[in-house]
Amino acid sequence: MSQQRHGSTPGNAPGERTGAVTAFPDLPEATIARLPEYLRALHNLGGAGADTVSSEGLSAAAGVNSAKLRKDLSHLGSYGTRGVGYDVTLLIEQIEYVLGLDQRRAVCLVGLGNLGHALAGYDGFASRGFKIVALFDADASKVGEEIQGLTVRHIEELGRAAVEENIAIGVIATPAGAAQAVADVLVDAGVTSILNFAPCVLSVPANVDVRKVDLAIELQILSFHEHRKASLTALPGGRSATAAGNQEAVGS
Amino acid sequence: MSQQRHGSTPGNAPGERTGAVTAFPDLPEATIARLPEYLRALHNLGGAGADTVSSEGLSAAAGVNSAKLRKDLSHLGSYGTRGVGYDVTLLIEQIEYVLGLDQRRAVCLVGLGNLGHALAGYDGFASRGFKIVALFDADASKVGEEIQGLTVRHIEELGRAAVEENIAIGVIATPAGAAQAVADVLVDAGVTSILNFAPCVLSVPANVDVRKVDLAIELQILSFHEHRKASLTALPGGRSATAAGNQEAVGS
DNA sequence: TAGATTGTTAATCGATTAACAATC
DNA sequence: TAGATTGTTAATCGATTAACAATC
Repeated sequence: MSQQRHGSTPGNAPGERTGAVTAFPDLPEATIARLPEYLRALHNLGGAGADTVSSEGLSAAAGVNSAKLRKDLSHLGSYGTRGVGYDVTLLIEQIEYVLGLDQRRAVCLVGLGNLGHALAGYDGFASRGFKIVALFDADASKVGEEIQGLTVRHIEELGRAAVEENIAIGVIATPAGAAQAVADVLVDAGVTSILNFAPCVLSVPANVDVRKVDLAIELQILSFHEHRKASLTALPGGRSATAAGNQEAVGS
Repeated sequence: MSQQRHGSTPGNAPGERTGAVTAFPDLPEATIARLPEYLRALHNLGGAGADTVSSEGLSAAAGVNSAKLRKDLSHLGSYGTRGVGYDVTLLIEQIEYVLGLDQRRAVCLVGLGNLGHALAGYDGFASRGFKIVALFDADASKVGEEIQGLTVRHIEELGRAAVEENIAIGVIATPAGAAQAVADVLVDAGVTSILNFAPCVLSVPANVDVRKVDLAIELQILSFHEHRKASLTALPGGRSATAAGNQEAVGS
């Protein structure tokens, strides 16, 4: 994995969040990371006309085992019906509520190189309810460029704009050398969630959540497995193939 | 997280790999995912002139705690010197060996939409030793286009080309609807590692490793944390900030 | 020798999983 | 009632962490 931690890491004592009990469910990190996958599967099932789905059916669609799915959903409360399954619409609503997807969160993108350009136009964000509302770059030659209906602004405007436009999530797609400075500006502007595509560790206050996506690291992990498999097939007991899917997802 | 599993998942009995003991280290999945991060930190340190680094120093640069780093490195064998630290060059070599980065692995990219375009030109691949050697798309209007010195070929050529050019890793950046068919072709062509950017679960044989990167899922996970934090600050005991970094990385 | 730092141990924690009682 | 399927339990597994003995 290549995710940076939140909450339970040093600097965040257990139970520090609040003395009072809150209605907000305290979900295991692993569960949180799977909820979006369940949501996607549910949207597919709903679109295909299903009213109800069993843990077996939904878990297959999401690529996990059914016990894990039921355990995950049990953390949200009890929304299934024994002997029947889960109501698709109800479960979608519940997961969207927990993930906070019923609220619009303004996203800004910093760094409009190759990758930033693609992210600015990435359908998958819009189709799943996220809208990038502001673009920034340090390169004067990029400032003023129109991308997806937005004008690229100079990074010096980032701080003020992030406050004024109430940016909740900042996406960093700059080179590694610039990322920490951008993160600092975002944090100062009150942004508390950062998605970092730059290949570097960011240092942020404990209340700020950072997720990191490092595309090269993904390839390196696959390279390890290629190496491992090659070392096995080179041996007498080496195998070529067996059966069903074995996949790992980024995040954690 | 949103990684698909490998190895230890159903269909892969423990110890099935081989009856014989192999020299290849059997690393915990969590360790494997961190090795690339250590490697990046080591390259930075080496570039800055360091010959030697302590577990404290390296772990800080990689954003993990030092006990975890030492534990991870101990799986590779003993390459540190008590009282001194780790030899930077030696450790780089060792990690690169384990990750199989001393061998060139041909990578192909399928799907040249917005994201695929960016991936084709992504500096981070080349700078860390991966070279995309072939591009494919189903859209006739894209076929023939030159990107980064490569000509986009029609997806019907994928199978034959993947065999002939000995492709080891396939990157899927198609829409979700096309991804499984592409994966099937890759698998038939003998590709055993897939990096999937399409928002869907792929079904592949047990010997094929799939890692999934879902950019929207990352935002949804951040959205959860935004929602959680908002529900806390709305309470009497709500806090605004505390201290040092809390980050999570995509991947296992 | 004294100081520093690794490699390992053992305790703890969180996540996974199979099994099944509860219940529709 | 009989069949189906959830929600929960408890066992297991893997990962994290602090502490420290080994050793440079």
